[in-house]
Amino acid sequence: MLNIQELDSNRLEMAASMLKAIAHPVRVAVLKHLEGGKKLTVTEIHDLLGIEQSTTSHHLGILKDKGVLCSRREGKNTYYYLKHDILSQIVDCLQRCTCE
Amino acid sequence: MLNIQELDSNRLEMAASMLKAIAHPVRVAVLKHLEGGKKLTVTEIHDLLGIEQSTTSHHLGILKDKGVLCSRREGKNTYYYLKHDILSQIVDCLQRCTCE
DNA sequence: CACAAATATTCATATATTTGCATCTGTAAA
DNA sequence: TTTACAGATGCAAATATATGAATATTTGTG
Repeated sequence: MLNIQELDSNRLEMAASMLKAIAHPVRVAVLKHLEGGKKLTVTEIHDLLGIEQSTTSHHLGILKDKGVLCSRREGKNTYYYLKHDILSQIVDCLQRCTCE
Repeated sequence: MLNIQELDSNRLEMAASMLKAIAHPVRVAVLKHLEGGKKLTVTEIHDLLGIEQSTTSHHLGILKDKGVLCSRREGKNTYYYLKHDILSQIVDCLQRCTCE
């Protein structure tokens, strides 16, 4: 049985966990590339960012697992895209704050 | 739209580093308590969140170091407050996204 | 089926983070 | 100046995260 404090703490955990998923330079870059509803495959991201295929897949898995991205397989490719387009505002907001 | 500057690796590092500072349940909770320009002392936060004094101080130090909070000493107390009030929108945005 | 392409997973290593005790510094009051 | 309060810091153990090589899985093609 959950009380109010436990619910609050669950929501804090959820928010922090989503933020932690985004809080990595590679994953911020992924988000920026997916702004505006764009869908990209693992290979496209791996080429765009110049990182290993398996590293790319790990990062995308983290973002998907924490509810930041969704994926859809189409043939041999898996397209990744933002689950909530609003999330890209977070990055923009941060970049405004780090611009001074 | 994407441009090269927005994807610059220094900017990515900065944005990720600020996000990483926030991406912890305790620190999300701190941000929520400081919404709207409120200023709280280390002891007040330590009491509000029910965590150790030194742990509280460590977390506040991380937030200050990464440019999320500012602090001002007044006598024996040190007041912490948001550097950019807009940052509390990040937490609200996330909580909207984790509400489904 | 055999093969290649795209992606995911396993595993090991390196690195970073979290926590709190003990302690140190700074400040105010007696 | 002695004492107590408020906060910061050094340290160490536990835990978590990042990376990439090797390998496995899934899917399309011939």
